[in-house]
Amino acid sequence: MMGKGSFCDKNGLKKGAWTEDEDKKLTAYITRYGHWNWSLLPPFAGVSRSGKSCRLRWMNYLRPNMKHGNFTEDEDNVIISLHNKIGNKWSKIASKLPGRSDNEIKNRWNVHLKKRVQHNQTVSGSEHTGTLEPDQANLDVNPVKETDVEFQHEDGILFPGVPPSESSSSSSSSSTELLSCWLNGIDSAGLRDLTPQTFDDEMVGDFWTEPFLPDNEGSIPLGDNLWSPFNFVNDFIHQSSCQDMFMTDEVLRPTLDTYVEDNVEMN
DNA sequence: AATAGGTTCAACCGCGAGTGA
DNA sequence: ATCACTCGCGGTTGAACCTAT
Repeated sequence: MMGKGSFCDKNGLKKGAWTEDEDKKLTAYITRYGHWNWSLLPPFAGVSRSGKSCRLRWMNYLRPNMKHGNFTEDEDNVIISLHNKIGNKWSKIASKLPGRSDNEIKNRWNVHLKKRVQHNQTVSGSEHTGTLEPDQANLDVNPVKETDVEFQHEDGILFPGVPPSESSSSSSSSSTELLSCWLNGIDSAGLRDLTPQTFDDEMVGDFWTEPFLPDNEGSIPLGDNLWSPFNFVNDFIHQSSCQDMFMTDEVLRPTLDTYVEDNVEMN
């Protein structure tokens, strides 16, 4: 379903529904470079949005392996079960359901499951306790027992096929970490999460050590003004002749800020 | 066919936690 | 201790869609 129509606020930042073009730009950018700093990222990615809006769009919709569409009975049962235990902790519930965002789960609860649970409680309350309604009975056949959820896989996920690190590793890396990784050719587990399988096949050589070249023939459309932190790094190294310099926060932060100011056209 | 009212869900907003200077 | 900043969470909003009349 389409969301709200888009418009610009007083700062010239777009709000409202995301366009396909914006989605492509953001996806292309984050897929290649990760979300090193949400507040600085939008101009690099070529979108006139707030960092907050970009983060939300990515987390709720554009992330790899996101499921869109109907919830399965199992997913519903997991949500009900977890909500019963921990309440409105949507992000925690989402961490147990790979491919579902906290926003999606929150909506699912508010629109469907809350009513269902309330109805079940009303019905079961009017009968003798201990009798399960059909929906309630489903909870029992749910392969995931409540006790599993909290105590057996505190930081894990409930469904097979996705490594336990996925849900937590999507948190942001600092610009320094990411840039240091690039400079050192490190392919950390956290950064690898940002490169989905669908794009792996297109990569030639090591993504994190190969210099960035616009890939106009690939399936990932890159915006004309897609700015790369690689440009910054390359320019910085070239300008300061400091290839061997250890990239500390003190070095990177102010310089990155200056680079953004000088090279990125704020809309 | 028109439209009023209800429903859905993407996106926004405000706040608190965490971190670093 | 304080300030500034980013990130992430949970509640709320409102446009698009659906359904009943």
